[in-house]
Amino acid sequence: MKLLTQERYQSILSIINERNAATVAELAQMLNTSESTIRRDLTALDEMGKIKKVYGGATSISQNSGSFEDNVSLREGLMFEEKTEIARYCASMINDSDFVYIDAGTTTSRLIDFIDNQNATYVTNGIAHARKLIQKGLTAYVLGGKLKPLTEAVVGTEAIANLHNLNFSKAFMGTNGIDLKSGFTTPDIEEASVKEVAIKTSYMPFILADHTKFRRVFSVTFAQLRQCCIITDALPDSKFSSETVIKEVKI
Amino acid sequence: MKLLTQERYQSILSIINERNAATVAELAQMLNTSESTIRRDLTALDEMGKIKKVYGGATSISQNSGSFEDNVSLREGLMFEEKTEIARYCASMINDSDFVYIDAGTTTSRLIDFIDNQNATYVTNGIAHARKLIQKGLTAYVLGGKLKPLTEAVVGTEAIANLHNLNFSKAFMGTNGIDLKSGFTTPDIEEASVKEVAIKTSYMPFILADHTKFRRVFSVTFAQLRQCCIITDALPDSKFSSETVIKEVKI
DNA sequence: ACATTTTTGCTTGACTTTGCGCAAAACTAT
DNA sequence: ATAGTTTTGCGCAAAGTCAAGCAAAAATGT
Repeated sequence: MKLLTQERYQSILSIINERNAATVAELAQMLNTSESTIRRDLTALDEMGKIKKVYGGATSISQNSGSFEDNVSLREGLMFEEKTEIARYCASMINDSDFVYIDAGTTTSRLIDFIDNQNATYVTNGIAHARKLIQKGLTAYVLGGKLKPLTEAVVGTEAIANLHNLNFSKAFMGTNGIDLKSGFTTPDIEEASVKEVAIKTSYMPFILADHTKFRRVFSVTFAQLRQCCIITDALPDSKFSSETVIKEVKI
Repeated sequence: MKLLTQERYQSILSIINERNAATVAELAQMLNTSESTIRRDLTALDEMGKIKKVYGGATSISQNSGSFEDNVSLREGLMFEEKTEIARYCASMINDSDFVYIDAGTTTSRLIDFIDNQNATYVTNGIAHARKLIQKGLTAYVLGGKLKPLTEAVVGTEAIANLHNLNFSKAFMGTNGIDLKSGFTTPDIEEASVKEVAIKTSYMPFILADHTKFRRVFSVTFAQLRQCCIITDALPDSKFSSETVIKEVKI
């Protein structure tokens, strides 16, 4: 069997990407060619930026990055740019000595990436959120209570009891649906209860929502429109602005 | 089989991150190479800031980098097999309808890997522990309160208040030192307070400790010997058995 | 079919990595 | 402290790896 140069490049690439690394000797044997050829190939692929040449062989280009992250973050792909801009804007609103509640959920998770105020205090009911907060060196508290599988959010009566003593200056909440009549809605009744109390105990509650959330209704309402300011990327209907304060973030 | 330098780095990193520490000898044997090479690798990874080199081996960077704990956390890595057996035994003690408290810490983290009883209820003050529990599909609660940086444990008055209403049937606790006179000790006063209350509210509190923990004393005592049963791999001194119930797990 | 260009494989000298021995340094226990 | 053990860093020789040069083989163009 004879391989074209391009085919060999492809083979080398797939081997290295699949296994993350390979030695010159391995590749030479696998592709049934000399080590000199493999070296030349690796040099070429390295110059193309397709792999990283190292002493003894080569590794895939993204060797050291990523690997271990929450399954929560895997779901963050949708509306990534929009959520990022909303998050960036919200983070800029946090001032010294603010007492901030951060709701569990993917949109608010993004928010934490942009927070840099070390002088505020943060409370969350999201396990992943709590970890992110302390890994950024921020003062973080977590609500106690039952853990909901999948979303890794703390819910239940204990969480609500925990919330009752707290008086947040700002709260950043996620939502599944925003509707003129039904208000802010979410499919899970336990999460809704926690959201409801968190909003009531906050001086300034904000809802972080990209434009796809509007005109959607889920089973449980946790707040009416007028109770929260909405931070969004685009408003599909001006009727909403007569009901509450809305900030449109430009992308 | 020949390993690329980068692959060896990756292996070392994953081993150290998984068990928090490893000795030069262990790594040399596991990776089938000489101790000299491992030392050179550890020096390189240390300079890259990926791990922390300590006398005898290396520890993961995220762990208790605080002052006097370095040697202890290396020991924790050293005693990997022993801790695994202790954890396996403890997991087998959990029965249906048990109400179980799991202390934060590396020893108890291992315990969760072996838990399979879906009919018990679990409470923990460790953020990482909480995630592990729900990812195994178990019913899990987390204490609320302030998050301690680095160890990701929930501590403080809120955590203690949360504990007061709970009556655990079993509690699995870690410790840094076990001593005839000073009892069970740990270097952190906030974590000690939480441990103390958790033990008091438990019907059967267990201490998971490999044999290196004996005859060591740290700054804060959180319980006396007679308050807890000890699960260990080897008892260095029979005097301890006159003070409390001790189960020796065979390796 | 023939000359030209490209690719391949091998050799060589330079360079890197590895494993071992040993003296110095670090840790432990008394 | 002091003696004993373990670990460490360094030099060095052996083994492994590399890029460059060169000639044979293969592909290409006329």
